[in-house]
Amino acid sequence: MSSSAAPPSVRRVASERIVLPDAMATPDTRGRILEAALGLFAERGYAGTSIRDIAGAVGIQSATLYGHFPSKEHILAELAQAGHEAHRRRLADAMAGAGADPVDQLAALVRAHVLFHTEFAMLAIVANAELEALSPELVAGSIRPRSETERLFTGTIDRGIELGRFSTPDAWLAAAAIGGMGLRVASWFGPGARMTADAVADTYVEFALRILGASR
Amino acid sequence: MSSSAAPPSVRRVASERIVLPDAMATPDTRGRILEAALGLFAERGYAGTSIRDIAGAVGIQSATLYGHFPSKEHILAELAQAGHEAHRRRLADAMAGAGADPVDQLAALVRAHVLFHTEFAMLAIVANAELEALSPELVAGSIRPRSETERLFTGTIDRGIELGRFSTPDAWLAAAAIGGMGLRVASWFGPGARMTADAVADTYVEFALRILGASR
Amino acid sequence: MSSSAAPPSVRRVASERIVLPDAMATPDTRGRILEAALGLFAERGYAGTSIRDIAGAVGIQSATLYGHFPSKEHILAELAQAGHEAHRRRLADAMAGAGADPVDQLAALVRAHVLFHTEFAMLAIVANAELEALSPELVAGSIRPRSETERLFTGTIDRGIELGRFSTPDAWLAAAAIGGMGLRVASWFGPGARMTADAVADTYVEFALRILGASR
Amino acid sequence: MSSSAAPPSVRRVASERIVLPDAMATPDTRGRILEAALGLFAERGYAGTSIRDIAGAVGIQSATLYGHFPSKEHILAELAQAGHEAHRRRLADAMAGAGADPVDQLAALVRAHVLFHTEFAMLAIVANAELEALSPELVAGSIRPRSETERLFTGTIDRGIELGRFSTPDAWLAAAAIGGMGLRVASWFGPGARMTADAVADTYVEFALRILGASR
DNA sequence: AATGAATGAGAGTTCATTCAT
DNA sequence: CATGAATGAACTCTCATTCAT
Repeated sequence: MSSSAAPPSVRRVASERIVLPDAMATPDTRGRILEAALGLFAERGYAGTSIRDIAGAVGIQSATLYGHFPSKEHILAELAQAGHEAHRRRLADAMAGAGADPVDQLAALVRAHVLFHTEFAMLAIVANAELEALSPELVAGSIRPRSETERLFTGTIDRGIELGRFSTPDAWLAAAAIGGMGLRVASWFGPGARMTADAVADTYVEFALRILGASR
Repeated sequence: MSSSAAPPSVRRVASERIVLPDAMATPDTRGRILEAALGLFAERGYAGTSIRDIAGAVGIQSATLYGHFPSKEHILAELAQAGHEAHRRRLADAMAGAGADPVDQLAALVRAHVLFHTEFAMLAIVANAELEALSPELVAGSIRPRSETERLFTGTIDRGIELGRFSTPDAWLAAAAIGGMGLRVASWFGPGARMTADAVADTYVEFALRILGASR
Repeated sequence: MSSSAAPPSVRRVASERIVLPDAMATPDTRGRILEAALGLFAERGYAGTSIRDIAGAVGIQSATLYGHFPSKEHILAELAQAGHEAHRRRLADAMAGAGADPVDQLAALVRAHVLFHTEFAMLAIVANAELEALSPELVAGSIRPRSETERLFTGTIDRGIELGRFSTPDAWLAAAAIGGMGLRVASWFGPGARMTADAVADTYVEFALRILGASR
Repeated sequence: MSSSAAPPSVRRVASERIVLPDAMATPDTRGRILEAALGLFAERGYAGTSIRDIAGAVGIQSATLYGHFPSKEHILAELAQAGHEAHRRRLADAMAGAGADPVDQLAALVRAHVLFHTEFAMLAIVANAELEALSPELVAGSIRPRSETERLFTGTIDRGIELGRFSTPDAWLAAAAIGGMGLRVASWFGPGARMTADAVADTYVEFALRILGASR
């Protein structure tokens, strides 16, 4: 079903760099399994990747995988949770360093959001597109940080509106739009992009502030 | 690999309506296969759906499928092409009825773009998320209309900039952002949404015009 | 784990004839699967027999098995149920043709019991030794006829005692002893036996009546 | 294949006590391996038990097993041989203390036979039901004591017939029946039994003497 | 147009066993 | 003595697909 070697003519992710959060990026077998799985899941999807594909990419037997993870699903769960957790932490750190002005905060959030999706493009794709393959128990670890991340966005926008710094037809829709446009960056940003990640982030911050009618 | 009956805790698409373009939505077996496949591909992904799953949803034997389609891949190819083609046509029709002003044109495009993603949510998800599973020959039919759709957006934006109606840091990025936020609507818009598709479309038009700094 | 070709030095069953109840002994693929499975389960046990062993003995691919049975366990369940059901029917028929005297009835039961274990030695071994491998749902079909068979024995013995025809220290133990000695016949009766099945049956009837202290 | 945790609805052995012959029941790792293996083999069978199941029950790694036994098969071989050897010794000791009368000797043999199957139920099940899993070299250690045990029974019966103390249609069949009914005790005797092991033994002695038409 | 039976390949997972530490 | 990591083979079962009917 999977495993076909022919290069797909349409890619799910333009980036070619497999980037794991620091804590996971260990040089031991476990880390190499996560790395290989991330690259394959991002390229072919979870269901389209076999346990033997992963093992082959690592250079081990498929049975060896089971000494490190109890199932294929657990590998995905760990990647997805790490992705959502790293995303959450990035945004939380950005907020923490942004002062009290909702405009500054929102700008910092969008910047962090976009940069995360350029830097961890594969992780973002996998964490978002493959969650439905996880059982309720295993998906919980991803849902938690994801919900908190959403609250960071909506909370900041709500506060900005209360303080009269934002003016937008619908706060929730604005959050959805800003989130959605940033998420999409993970699909197309890659080595062929004509601009740096920083430039993309700066521009998306401008877009977001315009969507929110920010008064500066 | 697929076939699990337990309700997934995270859905790929909030909509529960399986909607095919009119031309495909025939009551014969062929149409019912496409309908069933669309629902399953949207829910579990192409690789996560078996030919038996589709046949089971239609109420036929899997062998019967091969009297209507030469392969599983051809079913996806037909759905993807129809999705991209219907999308292109919607945008082209919107343009055609929008007069000569790039602001009006862009508004019409965004409106049509968003409405398409609310109305054909499953088709949009499948056509966008599963393209990489298609071989180069079969993906071509989807690439063509998709490219034309992109040109509608970028062409209109470029013209608006030339005419001084738009003011935006980066035309391509603006198109990517507007496209991305609209695409994402297909994931969350559904029966639980607190607003009508029209209201979403109106608001996203406003967002898009803000992103473009449209002078009205 | 299984599949080793070396002939075991100790056999679970001396008989070399694979005998299915008439209703199952069809010449189609389904019947041939049951026949092959019976022979292998009797020889190597259920857990010691692989699905490929069975398929190989039939001369088909292992995948083909799944067109006829939903799982390996279902094959065992069908064999076990058929074994217990055939056993029950043999004893019930014997009772029906035995008149009203508990002595005659018990003699008929033991005769049928022993003859069943000589004729269907493999089925008896499998139905008795491998029941614990079946899940609660699948084992139910075997438990039912087995319980009824037990009642035939204990009921007849109890009635014989009431009527003063039997005299035995413990009715339940007598039933267990008579059942156990007959069951064991399936293990050793085979082509090398120095006596006919009929002769064994006659002798075991005599043993049983002695155990019961039958007054003749 | 094994390892399922759901309680089986049909048990191979009613007893819940794992009892090893004194010489094997050491508190060191080797003894604990034998103990765990006995319990698992009795419950799920040899082929249905994995080396990891045994290690898990002991609380060690499966690799550690290989410091004590050269293979899984050797564990079974040791248990089986110990079972047959203990059985043989019990019967031999019984004979030694029984005087010269074949009736007394046979009674002592049956008593010992039954008591062994109540006391060492698991060992008896394993030693009898799993012999066919052993290679010719490893099975030899079990065959030897088993043959001698058989000779104790048949020799005593033959002598009793010669001396006119027994009167039975077929000596060999009588031995098979007596052996078979005792063997079966290991399957059903357990904590739920409504009688003591002694009572069972006494009754089975009576049954055996009746089968043999013993003149007392 | 539809089917039931069959297939070869491959899915995820477990097997008994080895070995360096 | 015990382990954690690794292995190659085998496990049950599902895959997309074919074909005669």
